[in-house]
Amino acid sequence: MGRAPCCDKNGLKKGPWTPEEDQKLVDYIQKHGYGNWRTLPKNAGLQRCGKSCRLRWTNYLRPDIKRGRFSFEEEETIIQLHSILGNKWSAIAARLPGRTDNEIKNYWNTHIRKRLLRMGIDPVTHSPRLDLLDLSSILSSSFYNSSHHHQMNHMSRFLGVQPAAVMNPELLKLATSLMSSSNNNNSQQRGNTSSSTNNQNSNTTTFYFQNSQQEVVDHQNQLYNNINQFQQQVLYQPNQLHEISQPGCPTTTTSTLDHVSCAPLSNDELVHQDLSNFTNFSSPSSQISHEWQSSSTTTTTNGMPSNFTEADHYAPSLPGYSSYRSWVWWWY
DNA sequence: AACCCTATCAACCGCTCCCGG
DNA sequence: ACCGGGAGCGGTTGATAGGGT
Repeated sequence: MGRAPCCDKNGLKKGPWTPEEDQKLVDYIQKHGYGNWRTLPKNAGLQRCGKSCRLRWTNYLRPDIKRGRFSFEEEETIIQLHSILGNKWSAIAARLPGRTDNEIKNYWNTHIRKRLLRMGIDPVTHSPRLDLLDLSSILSSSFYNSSHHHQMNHMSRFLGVQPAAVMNPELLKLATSLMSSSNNNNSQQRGNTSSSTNNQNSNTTTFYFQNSQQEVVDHQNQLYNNINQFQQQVLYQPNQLHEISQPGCPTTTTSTLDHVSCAPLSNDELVHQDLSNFTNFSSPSSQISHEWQSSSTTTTTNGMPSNFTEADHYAPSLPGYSSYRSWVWWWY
């Protein structure tokens, strides 16, 4: 068992902070700084544990905290950072000046996560929820009629999004287009070029019944390919194709749908090649690029620049450079 | 007006990490 | 190498506000 919580000690207050307590904490930190959280409450005359004081200060009383609604840009940044960092709220907060990890975590759980789910996007993987596209539900659609309701359901299954998402005109248009191309492909695969029916749903369903298991598997793969294509073309375009860069990152960048590149700093190309050995970032859809800092930066005891985070990479002994910073590009 | 339900977010809890002895 | 304590992190809780019936 772990240690007893520090706030369990007799006489220590819990719960919401009063304005008087806030003032005591602010006054003390302004005078003495916030070195030792364990001794701070006693010295500041607070009946609180150090942990509670630290939390109150870092999440609420710190002067550089930005309050108010998250901007669109901040929200986009959170989503992008979350897609590569996961629930590393402190790492995400480190890239959003004035925002705390707690605030970002709350905002994620109450707003962004729900919004992604509504869009049919898995908030963990940031991909369309393929679990919604199961063969059994497609097979059961053999009894589809061509009513609007069933078409919507079918499209939503096809795209791996929730039915409501298909109400979006843009998604609806794309769903129709992708399903159409998928069914055309099926017809061509079967050599059935004369089949140009309006009932695409029954085309797809009939296909499963009329063909061999291998052909069904191929067709499933085709569907998944279409979904990937859908991902690349719409879900993450254009607003979600971005770089994640550190402040001051030297960027001469070009980006297209399936390719993102970054031009290295002039005369650093050779070093750039060497540096590839230092990277071990393994996100399948990401790529590491690097920035070199020729000037000294504040360093921690092990020599790593103190403003680096765990998401950064560090090469301790690069000839001619005191440090370098890496950043991640990714694409979908 | 009273009640219920949901959303929000500050604060807590338990755990891990890190560092010094 | 091991241990203990402090700091920090991420998950969760619970009080409260606000909207709906």
